[in-house]
Amino acid sequence: MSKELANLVFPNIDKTPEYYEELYPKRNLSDGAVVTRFAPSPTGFIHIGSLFTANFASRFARQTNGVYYLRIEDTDGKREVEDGINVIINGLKVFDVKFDEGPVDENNQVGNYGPYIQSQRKEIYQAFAKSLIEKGLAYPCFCTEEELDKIRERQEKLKIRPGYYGEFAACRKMSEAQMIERINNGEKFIVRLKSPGNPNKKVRYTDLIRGVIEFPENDQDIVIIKSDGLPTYHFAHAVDDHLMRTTHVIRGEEWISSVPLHLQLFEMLGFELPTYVHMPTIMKDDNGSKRKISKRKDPEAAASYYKENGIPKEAVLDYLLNILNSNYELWRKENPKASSFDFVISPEKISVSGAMFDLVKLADVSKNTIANFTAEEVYTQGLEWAEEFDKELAELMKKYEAFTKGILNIERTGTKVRKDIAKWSDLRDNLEYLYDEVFFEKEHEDEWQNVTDKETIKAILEEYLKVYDENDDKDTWFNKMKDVSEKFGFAREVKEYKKNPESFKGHVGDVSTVIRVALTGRRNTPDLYEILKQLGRERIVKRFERI
RNA sequence: AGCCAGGUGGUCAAGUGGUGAAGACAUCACGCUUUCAAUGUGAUAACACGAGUUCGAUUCUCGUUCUGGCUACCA
Repeated sequence: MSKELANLVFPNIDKTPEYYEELYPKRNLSDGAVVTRFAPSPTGFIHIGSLFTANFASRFARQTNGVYYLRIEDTDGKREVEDGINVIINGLKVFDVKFDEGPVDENNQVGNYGPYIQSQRKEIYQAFAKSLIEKGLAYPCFCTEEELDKIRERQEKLKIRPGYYGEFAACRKMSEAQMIERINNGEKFIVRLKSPGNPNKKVRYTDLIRGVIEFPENDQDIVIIKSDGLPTYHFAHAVDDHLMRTTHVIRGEEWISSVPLHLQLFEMLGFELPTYVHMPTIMKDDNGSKRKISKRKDPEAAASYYKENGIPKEAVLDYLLNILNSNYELWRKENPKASSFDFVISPEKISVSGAMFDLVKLADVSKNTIANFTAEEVYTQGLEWAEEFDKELAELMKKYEAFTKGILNIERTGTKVRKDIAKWSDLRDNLEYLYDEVFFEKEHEDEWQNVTDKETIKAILEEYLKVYDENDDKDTWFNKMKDVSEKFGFAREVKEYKKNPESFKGHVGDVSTVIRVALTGRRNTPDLYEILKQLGRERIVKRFERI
């Protein structure tokens, strides 16, 4: 009898679960190898939390010699976005997340367990749903939206658990003959699970991160096949992760409460259970309160934000790894230049509670990352960013390539490296005043400090030009600076000045400042000696002359 | 409202039945320095609350509270 019903519900399905079991055999992998996946909806957006999870999952698979694959969960037409798949693939590639199997672009997929796009797996889900109906474990439901609303209202009034279960599951109680009749009458339906659960009983499962968790059994007759013939997330999860032979289901924390349902589904389908790993949610500090970082309110929720703002991927990954395993920070300190892939992740050390995403800390991580780059690397990566996001700067960097590299190399070698670049967008402020185009053509105010009298300034600059020699080493150079200071009534040493402030007009620092400001328009710059050297005599004279 | 999970400085966090309760970021001070940055030294600052078990609880148990997640023909 159930067979008749099943055939009526899915008249075009002739494959059986056994067929698919054979088609997708168990994977031949070494001991401890983890098979896991990234399973996003193609919404045209990669959330930082997804990147966090994907970054962990891909590394976890990699460090166990396992498999990491991409599966597109496009069973909800409403959410879909054009080019969604490419956004995902390219967006993750930026962060070194790569897949062993799955779609590689819009039209092509690799791997033996495909298709990896759920909308292309319709018959597979239906074959499993059909077999469930045959076994009397699922049934067609004819309830309309209005009827479901009514049930919900009634439940709200009675202040009981909402949902389609027990006495509220009207279609569950219908006779098969009646179901068959209604289908033959052309009535619309969806397919529901006939849940055998008893909410007074508990189920337990062990989460790799959280340990043992106990829940009431699921008794909801949830929808498994929607009216468009596509499966719901839950059903697709069970079928796909089984058939694709996933060993570890790594996903966001928001799925924890569906686990009892998933356990039930796996059991009813006769599937072996995967290990569940529920990742903590990344949070955001919103005026003192904590909330999930949100796509709508927080630009930093998008993985693409970091590229746009010029934060190197290494920094983002370091920060994410930091949240993942707190011992990463120490490891990074000991191995400043190593690839982050050399770090071994311990899944059990992942913290259970969601971390607040701290952009300030990220900036610090990023400063250290960039401090480890050579001037050449800073130039290359900075230029790559500028080409896309700051064209004007890119042009200048290219026009003065050697000069720019020279500047970027200031205080970059040796043990105490300058750390004033946290993101490529800082580069403009670091460089622009040294380019003549900007210095002379863009308005800026000279930030004179203690010495503001124009005549004195002019005199100092004139005198300085007389003694300046590009070939001087730093000591000689600074001694000359002191000579000039003395000549104009400034102390040679700061300490000297501090002892007797009345006997001097100021100290050598004030004189240096005059030169610094005349040259750069700023009070604060990197090492003046180096800057002079990079500018060269011609530019120096030109800049002095303007005063 | 119900179910589930989690609360160690402002943030990320280590850790324990007896500790001066690590470390990093942030903040502040001082030192070095021609400015800034860097760096060095130091400082501020935490076991959510209440009971119970115990000689002793931040750690174990229970309750309270706060926070987060879920309660769709969305994922």
